[in-house]
Order: sequence, then C-alpha cells, then structure tokens
Amino acid sequence: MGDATDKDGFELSATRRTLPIALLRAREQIMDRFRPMLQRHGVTEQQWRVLRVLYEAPDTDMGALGAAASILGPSLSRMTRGLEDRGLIEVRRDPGDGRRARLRLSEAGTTLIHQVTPESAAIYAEIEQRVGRERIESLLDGLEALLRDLGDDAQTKDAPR
Amino acid sequence: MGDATDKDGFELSATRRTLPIALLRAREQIMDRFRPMLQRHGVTEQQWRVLRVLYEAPDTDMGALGAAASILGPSLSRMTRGLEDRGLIEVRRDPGDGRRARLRLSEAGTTLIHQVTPESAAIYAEIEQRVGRERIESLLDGLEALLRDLGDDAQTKDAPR
DNA sequence: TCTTAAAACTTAACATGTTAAATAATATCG
DNA sequence: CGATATTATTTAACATGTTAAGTTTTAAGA
Repeated sequence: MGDATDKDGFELSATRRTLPIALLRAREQIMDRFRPMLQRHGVTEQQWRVLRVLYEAPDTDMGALGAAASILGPSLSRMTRGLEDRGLIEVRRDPGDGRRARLRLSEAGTTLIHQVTPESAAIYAEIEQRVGRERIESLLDGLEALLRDLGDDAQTKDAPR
Repeated sequence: MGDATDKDGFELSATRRTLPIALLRAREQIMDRFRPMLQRHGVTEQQWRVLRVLYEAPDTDMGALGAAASILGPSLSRMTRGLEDRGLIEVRRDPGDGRRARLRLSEAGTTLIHQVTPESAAIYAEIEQRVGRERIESLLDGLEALLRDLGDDAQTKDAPR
C-alpha cells in the first residue's frame, strides 16, 4: 500500500521527530528513575511537587501552588484534600479573602521533605552524570526559550496589545 | 511581611531549573495548542497517537502499538475497546498466536486521519515558526541523546541480576 | 507429554489530567 | 446600596497514568 513517501505534507513515519513525542519520551525516561523512590516514601510525583513548593513557599493559595507545581485546579483540589487527611499539609481559609485557601506544610510534611530530598538529589545527580551537565544545561536553555516563545501572550498572532 | 514576596522571588524559587519540570511545562505549552483542535474532532491526544500509529503500521499488536505510541498496556486496553466501539479501529485475534491482538484502522478511522492531519501539520508549522526550526532541531537532538544515555540497559549500575 | 515458566493481554484499584459547570466570596459600577 | 461581573475554588464526569494481580496462550524443560 505504498510507503506514503510523497512529500505532500501528508506522510507520517512512526519514528517521526516531533516535539510532543520527544518531550513525552524524555520525561518518561526521567521519571521512571524517580518514581520507585517516591513510591517507597508513599507519595506520587505530583504530590511530591506540591509538597516541595509548599516547603519553599509557605502560605500559598491554590492558584499560586498550582502554577508553581504545574497542576490544574481540579487535580489540586483533590490532592490537597488527600494530603490534608494524611496530615502532610494544613489548609485554612484566608482571613482576608474568604475565597482563597492558605496552605502550608505540617511537621510531618516537613519531615518527609527532609527524608526524600537527599534521595531525589542523588537520583538527579546520577542522571546528570549519565547525560552530562552540558547537555542538560543546553536542554534547559532550549526549553526555557521555547516557553518564552510559546507562552504568555504569544497567542496574539501579530497584534501585541 | 505584607507582600514581602515580589512576584519574581516567589516564582523563581518554586520553579527550579530541573529537567522533570522543564519537560513537563514545555509539553504542556505545546499540547495546549493541539488539544482544542483535537477536541473539535472528538479525539484525545492519546487516541490521536494510537490512530496515527495504526495508520502508519497496520496490523500491529498491542505491544508494538503501545511502544510506538508511548502508552502503557492497561491504558491501551481501555482505549482500544472504546475506539473499537466507536468504529474507528478493528480488532481481531492473531490467528498464529492466540495471545496476540491484531489492530488496524477502519474506514472511518482512515477518514478521520485524513481530516485531522492537515490541521495538525498547520499547528506544528506555527509552533515551528514561533520557536524557530533551528531551536527545535537542537532540542530534538538533545532529547534524542538524552534517551540514548538514559534508556536501554543504562540501569545496570552495580547490581546486575 | 506433562509440568512449569514466560509472554501478551486484561482487570482492578487508585491517582491525576482535562473540560465544563457550579459555588461562594469579593470587586465593580450605575 | 444593590445588581452584576469577576475571582478563587470546588464538583462532576470522563479519559488516561501507574502498579499489582489475574487470565489465557504459547514456549521450554525434564
């Protein structure tokens, strides 16, 4: 049935070099190295992101937390309830603005951070050793630039307000 | 305190320069541009990946399909049942090996591919225009190298079984 | 050949992603 | 001040990610 090699922009190859797939695979490979360790500590990758953000920025609200941890509101609502039930975080209402929530790490949450952080750093160090710091820096630069070029108000095609 | 944390300090502290976060954010930004279009056509990002792989490689089994589309077995089992119910793919038993499934696109699935592909290409072209082909190529090279350095048998550190 | 191990899926259970809609509190405007 | 819009969060519904365990079929070994 033909190999669809016509270059009419309609052909696809299974091993196509595209950003969506390449980014997905790279992240899978990376996270496969962290997940077993996180699982031993009883937290998921996303829960770990949330806890870390709260460790660095106490008393944030859902919006800022979600933005910092790259987690959408609905997911965050579910997650924080679970984390609160497990005693890892504390949630209260913002006294100044009744819509807003104020979240912070509990003692247990802080202890968990202290336990996991060294292991996490060790795994990252091994990745760095395998991949090479220069390549990682180069990748981070490229990804940062990509975010700049795509994000923000980049949807305005040619009319910056 | 008041607003002691200016927007900058907070964002930077919570958003460390690490591969897991950078890869996640980059993929989010990219996919945010594809998802609305896919939704108009009634398919998710993952379903689209599955259909595309089947378009390029007819008569693949679950294992090869999952590997090519980067989707784990359990997800694939659920998805393919749904896609079959919707008439987009056809599934049968491998006559030579009763464990294996044989999947292929249906007529309707092929039609959908023909409809979506040009729009997908257009979106990718606009991304390419914004980000620049050179930066994209550079990123793809780096990501490919990262997969090489991390993947395969790279886990054999000191404890081979 | 009979037993056992391996392979290929599939189910199950829980967690998160994604979109739309609902809720509650605050801000805005006439 | 009161109607309305906006903001922050939550709920709901469906789809996928992830791990563990189960099922069926094939391959290997004694």
